[in-house]
Amino acid sequence: MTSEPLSRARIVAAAIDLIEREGADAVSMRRIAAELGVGVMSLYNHVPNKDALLNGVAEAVLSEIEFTDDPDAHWTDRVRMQARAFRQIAHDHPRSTMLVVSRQLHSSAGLLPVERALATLRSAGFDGVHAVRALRMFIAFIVGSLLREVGVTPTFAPDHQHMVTGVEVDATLFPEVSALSSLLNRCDHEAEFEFGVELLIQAIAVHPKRREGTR
Amino acid sequence: MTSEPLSRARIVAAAIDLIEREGADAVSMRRIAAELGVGVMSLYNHVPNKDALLNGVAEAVLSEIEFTDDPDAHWTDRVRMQARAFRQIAHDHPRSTMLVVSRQLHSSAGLLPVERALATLRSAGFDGVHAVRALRMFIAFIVGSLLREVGVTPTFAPDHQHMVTGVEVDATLFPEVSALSSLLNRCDHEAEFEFGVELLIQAIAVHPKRREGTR
DNA sequence: GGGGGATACGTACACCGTACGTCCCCTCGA
DNA sequence: TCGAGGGGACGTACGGTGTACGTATCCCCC
Repeated sequence: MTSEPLSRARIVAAAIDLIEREGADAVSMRRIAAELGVGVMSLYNHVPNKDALLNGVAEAVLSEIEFTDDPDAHWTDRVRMQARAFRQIAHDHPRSTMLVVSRQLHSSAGLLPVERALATLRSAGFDGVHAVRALRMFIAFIVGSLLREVGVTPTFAPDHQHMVTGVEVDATLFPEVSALSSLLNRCDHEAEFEFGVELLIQAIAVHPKRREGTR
Repeated sequence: MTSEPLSRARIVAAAIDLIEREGADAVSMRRIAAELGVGVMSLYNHVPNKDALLNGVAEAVLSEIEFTDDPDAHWTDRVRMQARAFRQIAHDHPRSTMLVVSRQLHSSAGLLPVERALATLRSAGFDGVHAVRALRMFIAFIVGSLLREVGVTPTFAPDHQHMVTGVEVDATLFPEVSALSSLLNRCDHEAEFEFGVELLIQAIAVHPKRREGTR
């Protein structure tokens, strides 16, 4: 009747589906089991515990992003492409993004993007120290950007809710926030992201590549 | 006997203490009540629900950081100072950092740093659009950096646990990760942060300040 | 045919957030 | 001085959570 024979992959898929439909808080073993039309404890035949299941979710989402890396392209284009591939996560699985970002993945799914990024940077002439530094810089920026995009972190409007209802929270205490509130309210995530990536690429390209740390 | 008369502030303080001692997962209304030597439901006389309590925690931690802003200093120094002030959160309250970063605070505690940053950037000659852009860039970087520092996000070792036990996860699949594993394993958070801040300041200082977006 | 391993599932336990009702004490008006 | 009223402390209870454990069923291989 239920056709498919229940598997880790099906469980993870159901979890992702549930998260995207109702948010991460809606995820419970009972709920997932119900979603699959299955007893709660049956899940534990395929997944050791909830934590591992969530790791599976993060891994699956991360594996889904498509890196179309062209080794012959200029390194700046390759970096751009890799950064954009990451942003796809926020687009394809907004409510799972927090999970992907906050779980340490030591599997190949987690290591592959790192490997690619390092290879790209090395091929651009960065030595190990500078390649790792640049990688960390990009990751920090990307993580922060994605969290803003999916609404974990604020865009810094003086309260979106209040704006709609017309309440002005500002007063004379926050003149700048008040004056720029129309700019703070809107946020073109793609434009912001592209701006940041460009800024970082340019800044890093200019940097001396083999000298010791600047600080 | 128990002296102090129980208040929102005392509850929030107990929550922060508990989080820093045992992690965010250890926080429960029952646990906090026990910590204060008080009945569980007594908490609800001072806090509407757990969510609001966690907002209170985020707000309290955020309010604790000290901005020593010198309006006469060069704007680059002011930006540096403000960025470092944020990093203090990760230092003073590592296990609460995720909470601070992930909760939308529409109170003055949340708006004050934004106001300061915008004022600084405006005084440096940035127009509204560029000031907001720069602010968002910095916030994304800082959020990403703090999450790495407190261990939410990985530093990208090929598994710290495995390194200790001597298991080499690499193989020929991840040559770069493998070759740079000693660099990836270590992470001087302060140095990385300072490097990033410097890079961003320099990149932004060079940028045209009144032209439209570059993209 | 029979034994054994993988799978499905029910029950049970400890814990969670919190709605509700009760009790006590402190304060204020008469 | 007394009575009423209100606010804080707290116990109980309900519906939810993750998962340990025991059991029943199926299929495959000897």
